[in-house]
Amino acid sequence: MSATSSYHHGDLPATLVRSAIEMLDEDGDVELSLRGVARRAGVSSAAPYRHFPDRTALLSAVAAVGYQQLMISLATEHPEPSSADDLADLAVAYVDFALTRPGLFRVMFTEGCDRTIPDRVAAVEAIHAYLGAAVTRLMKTDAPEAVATAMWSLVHGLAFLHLDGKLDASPREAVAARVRETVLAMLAARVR
Amino acid sequence: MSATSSYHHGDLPATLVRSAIEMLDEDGDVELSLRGVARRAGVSSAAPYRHFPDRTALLSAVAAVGYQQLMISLATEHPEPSSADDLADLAVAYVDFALTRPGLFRVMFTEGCDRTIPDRVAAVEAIHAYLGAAVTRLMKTDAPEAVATAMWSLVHGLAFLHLDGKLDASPREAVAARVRETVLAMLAARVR
DNA sequence: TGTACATCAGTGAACGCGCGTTCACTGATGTAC
DNA sequence: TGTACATCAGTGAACGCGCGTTCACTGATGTAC
Repeated sequence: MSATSSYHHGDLPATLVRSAIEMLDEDGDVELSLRGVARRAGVSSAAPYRHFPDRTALLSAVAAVGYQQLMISLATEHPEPSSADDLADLAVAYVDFALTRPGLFRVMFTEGCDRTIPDRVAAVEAIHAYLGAAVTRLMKTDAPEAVATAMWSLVHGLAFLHLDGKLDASPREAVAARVRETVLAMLAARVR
Repeated sequence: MSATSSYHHGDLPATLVRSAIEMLDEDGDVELSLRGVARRAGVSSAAPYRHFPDRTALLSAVAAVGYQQLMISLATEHPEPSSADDLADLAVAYVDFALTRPGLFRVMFTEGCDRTIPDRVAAVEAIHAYLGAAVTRLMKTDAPEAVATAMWSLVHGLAFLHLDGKLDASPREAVAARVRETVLAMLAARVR
């Protein structure tokens, strides 16, 4: 475990994941390559194969950490959201996460990862459940599950539309204001 | 213009775009390459450069066609949506487009394309305006713009969450039912 | 406590690949006279 | 109508690149006796 032991690394898997996330956070548009991550971690390009069967497996590990961090961002904002304003805050936090860490967000949500990995499924369910609880606490509906899905889709759509430049995405506070306005308007709207 | 003239092609730009879309529709997960598209079009890999300055430009042209086709899908469904059910139909059409043509949908909506291309901006505005008109016709709100954005985000989020396997995506009719339910539940829900 | 040995976690060189792009070229087309 | 020539739209070979992955290897570690 001494600093001199460059051979047995200590915890290469964690180091690789951390390096990958640093790279994503420094340049939101990189296409992560195994070789690049290994380089960043200061290790040969074959080394990761001791711990991950292939590139996809590493990306999945990265995504898993991303989900944790997203959940932390949301739950820190409002452990128990209980008003329309709280819900709007949550939406802002979600979109902010996406715009602040676009690389990580894309790895978490875009193709190329095995859908059957239990960690990922659990993470996704955690998000859904968290929103579900908020909706149950907060809204009058006889389909709380469906409304939770709708709320998630709403914030997720806002995140991606901003990320992909379909809605104007600058500056950051303007986006926050717009997200808040959008969510509150949706909550207040009525079918004629 | 005769079939024998393999040299002067007739309309290579259009052929390239068509080939690209065919490839996307056949395998939703391809990463389109200039070379691949040229190969498919039966032309050397340098030929596209007569018409597109680089790969991105070709992708932009593909995206532009995609937007047109999406708008057609929506407008064909309901030129003037005028009830909650109509709106739900629209949502189903949007998600269906995404799931039926995932490759094209991703090219349209994912990074890598210049946001300043007028065609793209116009296409995006067309979608927004179409939804805006529907919302104005159909909902009681003092922020119709915001509600239109919310509706778009909602369907867009549904599309991507299904596409990326965060919501169960099979079979197709089940997805349609779920989308319909989600949208209607959102429209019916009230803040407590 | 010391030694032999199995195992683990790295190295670094090499593989084959497909890519975007450039370049000098040539065949086809259309226009001026 | 026929010819010379400029221009246009292709070709095909080559460039350099970074990638994922494999392989035979070796240095470090820990365990059995």
